[in-house]
Amino acid sequence: MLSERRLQVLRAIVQDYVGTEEPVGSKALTERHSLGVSPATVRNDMAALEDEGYIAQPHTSAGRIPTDKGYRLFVDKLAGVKPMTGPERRAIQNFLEGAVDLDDVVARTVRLLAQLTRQVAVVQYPSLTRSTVRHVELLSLAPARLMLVLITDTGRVEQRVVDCAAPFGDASLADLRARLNSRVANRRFADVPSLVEDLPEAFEHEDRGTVSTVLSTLLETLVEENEERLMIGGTANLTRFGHDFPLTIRPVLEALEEQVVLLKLLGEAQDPGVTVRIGHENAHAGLNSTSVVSVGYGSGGEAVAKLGVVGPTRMDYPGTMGAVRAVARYVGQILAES
Amino acid sequence: MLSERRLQVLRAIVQDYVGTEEPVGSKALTERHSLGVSPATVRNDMAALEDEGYIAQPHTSAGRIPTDKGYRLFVDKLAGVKPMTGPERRAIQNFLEGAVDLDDVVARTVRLLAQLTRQVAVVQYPSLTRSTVRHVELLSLAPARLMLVLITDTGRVEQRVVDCAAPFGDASLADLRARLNSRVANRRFADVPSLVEDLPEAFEHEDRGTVSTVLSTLLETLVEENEERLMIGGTANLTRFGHDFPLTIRPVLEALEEQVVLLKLLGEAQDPGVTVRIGHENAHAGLNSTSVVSVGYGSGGEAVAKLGVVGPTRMDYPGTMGAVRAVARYVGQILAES
DNA sequence: GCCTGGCACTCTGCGCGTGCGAGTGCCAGC
DNA sequence: GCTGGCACTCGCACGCGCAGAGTGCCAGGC
Repeated sequence: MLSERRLQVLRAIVQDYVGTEEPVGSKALTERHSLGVSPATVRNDMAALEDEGYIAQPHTSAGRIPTDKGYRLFVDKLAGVKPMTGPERRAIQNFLEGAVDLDDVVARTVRLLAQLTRQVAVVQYPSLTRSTVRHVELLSLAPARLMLVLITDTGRVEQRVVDCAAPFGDASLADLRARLNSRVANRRFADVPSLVEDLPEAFEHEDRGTVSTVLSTLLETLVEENEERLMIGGTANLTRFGHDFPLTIRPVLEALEEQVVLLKLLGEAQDPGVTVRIGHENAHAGLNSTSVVSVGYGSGGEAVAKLGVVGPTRMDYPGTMGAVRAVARYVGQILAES
Repeated sequence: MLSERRLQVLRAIVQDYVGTEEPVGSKALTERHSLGVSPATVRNDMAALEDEGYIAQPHTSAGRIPTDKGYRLFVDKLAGVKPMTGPERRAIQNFLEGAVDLDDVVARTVRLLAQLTRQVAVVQYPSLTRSTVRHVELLSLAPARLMLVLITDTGRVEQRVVDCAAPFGDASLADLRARLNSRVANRRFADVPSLVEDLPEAFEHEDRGTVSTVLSTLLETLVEENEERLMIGGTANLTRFGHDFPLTIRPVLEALEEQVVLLKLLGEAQDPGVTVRIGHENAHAGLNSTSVVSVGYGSGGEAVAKLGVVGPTRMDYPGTMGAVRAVARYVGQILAES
C-alpha cells in the first residue's frame, strides 16, 4: 500500500505532466507543490512509485511520466470530477437549445464537446433499442409499392420501400395503418414483434402476403437501426497530440473512421456514470495511446446512447469528465423536451 | 509561349516530383525521361520555366518543384484524365451496388473515393434543389400537432413537427394530404411554392391558419435543406501529406470540419466536367496547400450534388481525376436505379 | 526510522564546424 | 541552339563537446 504522501506525489506528477507535457523531475515537483519535503525524499518516493509501475522514465536521467496504471489510480482515487462553472453551464444550455432537429442536436453536441475539451468528440445517435414508436406511416407509391415510415420518440425517422407481391388497395392500406398504429404507438421497439405477430390474420387472404412483407420490413428496420450511427468532430485537436505526429495520429484517425470500432468502444462502457478507459485498456490497438471518456445520455432517466471524447492519455481527466458529464446531462434535457 | 520541349520538361518535373516527393534536378530528369537532350539544355529550359513562374527551387542549389501555376498548366494542357481499368470499374460497381439506402450509398462512396485516391474524400448528399417531391405525408401527433414528412425522388426523407393554432380534424387532414400530393407529387422543388399558393382558399375558414402553417413549414423545409449535408472520409490519408505535419495538417482538418467552407468549395466548381482547384486557387486559407478535385453527379443527366477529394497539391492529377469521374458516374447510375 | 544535503554519474539536446554531394549558372566550342 | 566542362553555392549529415537537468546513493541529523 502506498503512503499518503506517495499518492500526493503521484497526483502532483500527473497534474504537472498534463500541464507541461514534459517529464517532471523531483526538484520541479517540490517547487510547484507544497509537499513539505525535500527533492531527495521525493526521489525516494518516485523510485517506489516506479517500482510499483505507476510512473516511468523515458530515459535514464530524465523526469518521470505517469504510466497507464498511474493514470488509472489518479482517476480512481486521486481526482474528482471538476464541475462546470455556472457561466459554462449556461453557455452549454444556450448552445444546445438552438437546435432545430435531431441531426442538429447531435451536430451541436459534437461541436460543443470538442470545443469544451479541446479533444475529439464522439456522439452516438440516440439508439432505437430503448426508444418507443411514435408513429408508423404507410404510403402508396404505386399500386404494388409502398413506403413505410417509422417515427420514433427521439424524433428519428426511418423509411423503407416495400415491394408487394400483389396490388394493395387504399382501403386495406388505411386499415393496416390504423391497426398497426393502435398496436405499436408508444410501445418499445423490443415489444413490437410480439404485438404485431397475429396481424396478418385480421386481413383478407389476398392481402396477407403484403401485410406480412410490411411487417417483416418494419421489424428489419427496428433491428437494422441498432447498427447505430455516430458523429465525430474536433479531429483538428489531434494535432495537439504529441511531437511524433505521423506515428501517433494516423492509427487514431483510422480508428475514428471505423465506426464499428467506436461503437464497440462506447458500448463496452457499462458504468452508469462517466467511464474512463486509459491507453492499453482500449482493445483497439490504434487507440492504445489514447484515453476515452464516455457516458450514457438519454431523454428520460434511462440512457439511450453514449457520447464521449477521445484524447491523449495525458489529458485533464477531471475537466474532461466534468465537461462530458455536463454535456450529456443537457443533451438529455433537450431530447426530453422535444 | 513555351516551346514543346519545355512543356515536356515541365510535365516530367511534375511527374517525378509527384512520384518522389523530392525536388527534381536536371540530371535525374534526363536519366528518367528520354528527352533527347543533355542536362545542360534542360537546365536552360528549367531556368526559363522558373522565370515564367511554373517551377521554383526551395533553396539555391536544390532541384525544382512545380508551383501552383505549374500544376495548373500541367492539368490544363499536359495531362489527360487517366481512365480506370476494367477490373477497377467492376470493383467500383460491385461495391456501390451493395448499398441499402441513401445514407449507405453516400457512406460507401466516401470510403471508395478515399481508398481509390488515397486522399480525403468529400461527398455531398444529393441536393434537394433539383429533386422532385415523391410524396408529402401528414400525420396527426396530437389534436393540434402535426408531423409533416417529405419524401424526395432521391430517397431522402425530411420531417418537421408543426404546431397548429387550432385543432385540425382528421377529415381536414386527409383532405389536405390529398390536395397537397395531387399538386406537388413529382414536381420540382422550385415549382412547389407557386403550386400551393392558393391552397388555403379551398379550406374552411377555421382551418386556413393551420393549412398556411403547414405550407410555410413545407416551403421552409425545401429551402433549409439546401443547406446541404456532406460526408467526409479518409482523413487518415492526411498523414501522408508532408514532413512538417502540425502546420500543414491542422488547417486542413479545421477546414474539413467547417462544412460551410467545403460546401462553398464544391459549389464554386461550375464546370460540367471534373474541376481542379490548385493551392491558392482555393479561397479558404487553410486549403492553400491542397488541391481539390471535384465533379457533379446525379441520378439523371443532371447533376444534383458534388463529390470530390482533397489532397496535397503534389498529387497524381490524372489518376485522381479518373477516379473521381468514374465514381461519380457509377453513383449516378445507382441513384437512378433506386 | 525517516528525512535531508551533497556528490558523482548519466543522458539528452544544442550549437558548431566540417566535408560531401547534388545541383546550378555560365561560358566557350561545335 | 545544343553540349560538355567548370567553378560555385548550399543544404545536410556527421562528429564533437558542453551545459543542464535529473537521478541514485550515501552519510549524517532529527
